Amino acid sequence: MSATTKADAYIRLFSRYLREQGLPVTHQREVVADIVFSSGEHLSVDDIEREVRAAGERIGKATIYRTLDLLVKSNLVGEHDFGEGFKRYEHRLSREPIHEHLICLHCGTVIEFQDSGVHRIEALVTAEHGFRPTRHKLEIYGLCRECQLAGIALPREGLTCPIDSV
Amino acid sequence: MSATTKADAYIRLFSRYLREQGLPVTHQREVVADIVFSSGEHLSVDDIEREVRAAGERIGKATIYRTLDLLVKSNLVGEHDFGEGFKRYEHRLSREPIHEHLICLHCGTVIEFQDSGVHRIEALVTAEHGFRPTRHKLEIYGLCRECQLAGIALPREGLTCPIDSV
DNA sequence: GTCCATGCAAACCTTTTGCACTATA
DNA sequence: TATAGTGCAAAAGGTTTGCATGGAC
Repeated sequence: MSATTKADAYIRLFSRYLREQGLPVTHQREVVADIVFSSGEHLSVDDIEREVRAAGERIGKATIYRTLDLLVKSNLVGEHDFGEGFKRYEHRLSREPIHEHLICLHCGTVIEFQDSGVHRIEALVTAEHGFRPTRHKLEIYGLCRECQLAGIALPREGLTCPIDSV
Repeated sequence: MSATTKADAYIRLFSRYLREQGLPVTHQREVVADIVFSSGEHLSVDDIEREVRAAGERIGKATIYRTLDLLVKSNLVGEHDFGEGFKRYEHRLSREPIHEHLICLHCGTVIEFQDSGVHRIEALVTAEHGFRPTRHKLEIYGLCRECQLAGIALPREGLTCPIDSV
């Protein structure tokens, strides 16, 4: 359980949220929050469980899930689904709170990037469809530089250009 | 089991794909393909199962899953996960094969829209990160016009503006 | 002291798999 | 006739829930 001053500040923020909601601040919640806030990665529940054990703590999986729910509700943590069959969590306390993801289909690396283009698109759909956006998800899947250099090629399957062949 | 000429053509396309792969064209595969190609919706496996029964057919759930795998592999059908805990499928045979989704957080309606902005973003990340995109997913969650007019408001939870409050 | 959280195990839900049987080519 | 598909049920895997116990306030 690392304890940078930054992570500490975020844990205090989470504690404040819990108190605001009238919920107890428990040791388990602090441990899970510390792990998530101290990491720059997109953590799976398994990752978190492993770090809990590495820190010499014993916290049930259900408690981890329940704490993650609270962290997500508090808006301090974001939940992601990169199509792996399980979810990943990352804290939102970087200087770039809103960012998009590049996901390498070969090695699974996740690269974060920022682009204001989505805001333009959001403004557009508001105008065109009367839709009021609250959040969005932009994920670009492909091959990262390293995998390209390693000569990896993604298999092409299926019919190509189905429309033309009708 | 509807049978517009359009859906028929698509089923033939799927049959061609199966033959190309040396796989048998079975009745079950044709029925599932017909349902997916005849629908303009984003169908869940449950939806498909229901339509199978409505058509007087009896097809096991496993076969539906296995056929959907083939449809996705053929590139004729797209798989989506809107965070509901299960997947949805839609055929890719509209005149706008690549499109993004607006998902209403209240009523669940899915609106499709097109925007070339993502291509600009993809070109950008290729230049900046050496990433080679193959596909992307842009989903914007919020309130559709109807729900706004109905006076629906999404609850604001969590700490607001966490960064400033550190 | 009250209320909520925790831990464990069981339940849940979607999706996948094993296997005996059937249908395609 | 050989090969692959189908249906059923069981398994798998991530996530949720019920309940008795323990901890926060």
